[in-house]
Amino acid sequence: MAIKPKRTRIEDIRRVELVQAAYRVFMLHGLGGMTTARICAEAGMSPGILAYYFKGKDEVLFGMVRYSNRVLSQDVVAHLHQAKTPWQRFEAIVEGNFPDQAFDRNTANAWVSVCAAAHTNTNYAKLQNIFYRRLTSNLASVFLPIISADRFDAIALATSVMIDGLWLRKAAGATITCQKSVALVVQQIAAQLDATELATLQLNVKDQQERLKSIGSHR
Amino acid sequence: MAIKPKRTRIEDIRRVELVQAAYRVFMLHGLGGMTTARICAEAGMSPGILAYYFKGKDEVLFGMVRYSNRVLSQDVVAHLHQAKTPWQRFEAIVEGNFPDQAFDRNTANAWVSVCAAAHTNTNYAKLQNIFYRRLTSNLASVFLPIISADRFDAIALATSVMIDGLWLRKAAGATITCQKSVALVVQQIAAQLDATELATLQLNVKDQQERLKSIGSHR
DNA sequence: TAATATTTTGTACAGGCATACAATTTATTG
DNA sequence: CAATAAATTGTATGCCTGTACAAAATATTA
Repeated sequence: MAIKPKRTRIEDIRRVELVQAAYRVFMLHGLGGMTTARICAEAGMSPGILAYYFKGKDEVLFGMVRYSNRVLSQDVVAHLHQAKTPWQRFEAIVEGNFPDQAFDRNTANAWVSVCAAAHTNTNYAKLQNIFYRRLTSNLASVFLPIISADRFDAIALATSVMIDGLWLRKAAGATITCQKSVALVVQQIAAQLDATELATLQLNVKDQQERLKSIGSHR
Repeated sequence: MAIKPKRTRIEDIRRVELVQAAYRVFMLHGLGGMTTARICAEAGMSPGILAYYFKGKDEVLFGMVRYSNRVLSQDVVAHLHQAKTPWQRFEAIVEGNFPDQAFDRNTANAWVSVCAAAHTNTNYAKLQNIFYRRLTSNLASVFLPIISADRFDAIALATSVMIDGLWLRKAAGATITCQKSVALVVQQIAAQLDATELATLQLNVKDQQERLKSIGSHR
């Protein structure tokens, strides 16, 4: 046999366990406080086990980011499936980038830390590109059919920039809910389109007014 | 005499030199690679000198962030002084947050690193609050006279969030110029206001159309 | 110049880190 | 039940870090 017939599965299990433990440590202690010893302790294993299943710490980190990225993208498609109109698809994309369970300060800080580390670590930069490309691709499916490429570029950039900015503020400790974040982005983009465009996308005016309420009056 | 009559100035000089050296190391090696030894070497001094002028590494870091923050705020007031109309004041505020000389990937990465570190370091969090408060205060001087507090909150949040997001994208390696960044923010906020409001702020329509060109068509 | 204060140096120390690895335990197979 | 392979442990090692500090060099003062 050229390939091993029944590959041991414990290896895959341990890898996932360690990656998830790394994720938890990351959330708790940040990128700087994430040591191999802590990761292994969090996973309930011996400190040396990491070297057995991974080539090094970087490999765990990379696995971790890929893991949480996949979770996020799954959330987006889950939202997308429930959308009926184009505008609901847009809202679903935005909502998918502010998951209720995950939009907290620790997660935000983790994400920002990765952005910071992307400067020196090529793997992170790659993952970021994948992330932005997917977001742009999703947005294109909504907007490109009805507006020019130039205006789409502006809208896509504005959307992604606001998403990033809101996560950054969350990391800085700002008290922003995901509802408010979604409302801000959606309302902001809606203002960029004229009445006929909004009609084409089948924007529900009532829903929109509902959203507006959740942005202001937070002082 | 209760107070020393002529305090030695060399102390202040060395402090500034070390802070600036720290800044350069920060730009070059990131927050993680910024060691005391490197800072001293960059300043052309002995590795032990840091402990003589500062209580510890954190004090240097804090001084560094305060230093670069002051530079940024000076840029804003410089722009503000040249503004004649309210809308030009708004543009000046935004422009001040994207200084031509400083809007590069390294600086962006430094700023993002600080945001990430603010999670564990209280000093950084304080500096961030000061930064956001000043931005909001500047924006208030433009918008609060003509719109409701609720709408102002939304506009201020959108503005600051876009600024942060653009810096984050810059840190991620995106090829965005400061012109384009300013154009995006200004155009985005302009779309939030109706014609009479824009007239009150004395928006020059021609300038605005000029800006629009620099946003799109970057593929 | 002599004496004193200030500034700078180089090194040494203690602690945390990632990683490597021999020893031990646990599972698998003939 | 051996005997062999796989999985896990605990520890040791070497590197890098921030910081402390005594010694040396330089400046200041009397």
